[in-house]
Amino acid sequence: MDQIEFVRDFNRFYTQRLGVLNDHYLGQGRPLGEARLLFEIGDGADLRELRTRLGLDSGYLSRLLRALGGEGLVTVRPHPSDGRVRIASLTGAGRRERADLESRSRDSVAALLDPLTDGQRERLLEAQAQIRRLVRLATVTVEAVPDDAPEARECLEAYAGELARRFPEGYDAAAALIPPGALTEGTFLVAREDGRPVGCGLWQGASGLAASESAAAGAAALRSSAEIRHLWVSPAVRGIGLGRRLLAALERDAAAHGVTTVRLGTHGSLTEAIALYRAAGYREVPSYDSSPYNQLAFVKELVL
Amino acid sequence: MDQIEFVRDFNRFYTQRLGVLNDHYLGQGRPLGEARLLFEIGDGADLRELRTRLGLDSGYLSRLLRALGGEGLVTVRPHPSDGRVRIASLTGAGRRERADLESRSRDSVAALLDPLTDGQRERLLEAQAQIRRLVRLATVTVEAVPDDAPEARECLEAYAGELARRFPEGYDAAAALIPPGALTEGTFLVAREDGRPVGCGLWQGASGLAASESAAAGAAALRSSAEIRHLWVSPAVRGIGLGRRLLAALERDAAAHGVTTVRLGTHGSLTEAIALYRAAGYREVPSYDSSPYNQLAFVKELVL
DNA sequence: GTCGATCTCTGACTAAGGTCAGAGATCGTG
DNA sequence: CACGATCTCTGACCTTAGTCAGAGATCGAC
Repeated sequence: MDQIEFVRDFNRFYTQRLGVLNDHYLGQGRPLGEARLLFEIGDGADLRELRTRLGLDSGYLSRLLRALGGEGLVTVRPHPSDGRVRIASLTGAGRRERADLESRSRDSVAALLDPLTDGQRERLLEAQAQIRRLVRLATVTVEAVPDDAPEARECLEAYAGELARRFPEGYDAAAALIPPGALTEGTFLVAREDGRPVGCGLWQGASGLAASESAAAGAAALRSSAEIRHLWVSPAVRGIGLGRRLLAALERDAAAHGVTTVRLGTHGSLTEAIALYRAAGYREVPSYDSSPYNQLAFVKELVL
Repeated sequence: MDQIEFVRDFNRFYTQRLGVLNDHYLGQGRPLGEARLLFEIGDGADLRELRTRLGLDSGYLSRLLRALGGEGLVTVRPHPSDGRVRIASLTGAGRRERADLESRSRDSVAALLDPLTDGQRERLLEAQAQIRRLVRLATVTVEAVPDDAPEARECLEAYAGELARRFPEGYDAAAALIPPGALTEGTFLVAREDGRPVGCGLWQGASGLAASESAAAGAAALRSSAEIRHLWVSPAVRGIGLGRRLLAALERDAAAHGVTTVRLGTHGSLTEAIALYRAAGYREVPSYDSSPYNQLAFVKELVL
């Protein structure tokens, strides 16, 4: 595939150019590990936290701190209430060194932007923003989990909290959210970025539909109809297209389980969600249940 | 400046994501130095060339080759005509190893692209192409050199060769090109990418103008009028906006030397150049000289 | 106060990546 | 063929970036 070669080539090009810039401006005698540490210490941080944030071995961190301490850039003092924990903080010289690194890094970028016109700079930033959105979207993982998994409940809690803030009438989570363990026929998907849950959604088969409908429908209809619920995307990753990806993943998963028609209800105030459903090929139908939160209803026929 | 912070943030983000991908897929027991060497050897390369291409110390290269040789991936044999030089080439196993690395690298990119829709992939590639163009443009250096400097003549030779191919009537370089050393009032600019000359252009003050004009004009007019000539951009970097940058640099330099009006002539077949001049604020005027190559003429008033 | 858990530090060790000073072979030129 | 230049190789050495196994101090719970 040609696209792959293009992306590889871009990666080589960009890292090489970046490397040249960094070597030129930044590589002024300070090893990378020490430089990262100077940034992360900030205005004081305990070693345990530094270790996890930078992913360092405790021995290695200890040695790095000793080296920086020997140069008079960092001091380490015990935690006031926990004698095991130690806290690192920058001295005046350390802050100056950090500011120096910072300004060298800024200079290298300023030198890059300098020859460009205002319009070219804007286009560069817009292209970078575009790549960021797409690469974030591409590296988010989507995975099925039990509906009572901790990540699932964490997402639903955030989802409910947000709806409670957005709906003028509030949101009654106890009544409207799917209870843990209730999803017997269907799939709960969780989206993760760097391991942290940042979105969710579920489809629920016939057994979870309103009693009147499941009674009216035959066995075939039971298998072929499902409802998508609780589609949520964390504000931290909104705007990168994750809602669309989750929705498509739910549809694929449902279709693989024999579902041919999905429906969903939503609130009139969730305009982005409504736009998403329309763009994804859903058509509006009369509302199918009496929940005050499902003011609008949409249906889509799945094609395998 | 906010833009600088944005770019720094993008660089951190992109290198981090890239690093994760590479570590995951590529870092399978082969150190980076050896992997790069396997790629660069290709179908045989002499050590001197490898050293300069990869920027390695001769001792280090020797050791790397010995390590790869010990694994049966590389053989080294003397150069047929120069006994000092040695040539490295891949064995069958070496070629397999390289293909393996190659395919792992492709896999990592394929995994990145996989979750995206066709439209998203296209937007990603377009944004990468945009960044490449702009970063190349920004990292090209533009610098004044004497008009008889080797790089200057190299550019003019390429320029003349190209015009000779493009003009139906051919191009008489001996008559039309500025002779070495003739540029006494003016500046010759050379654009370089990674040290290689990739573009040029010059402005030439009154003393170089046609005799009739310099005679007619007073001393003030002599200083305030100049001609831009021999603006050329190598095909290798065409389309990134270098012509515009060179033109702007020439105008800035001329203005700094007291020039208030620049004019230039061009050939009717150079449509991109004509478009560039119009976009840069030049207006067409009647042709000012009888050269068969200056069928069209443009003028621009410089504002300081 | 005892005991297991937690946190930091030290010493020993490793791999990767790289530098430097010659030694030895070969080449081109006078 | 002598001599300086060129090319490669070897040995010695270095920094960065880790990993691992305890030792020692401290904490919270019992």
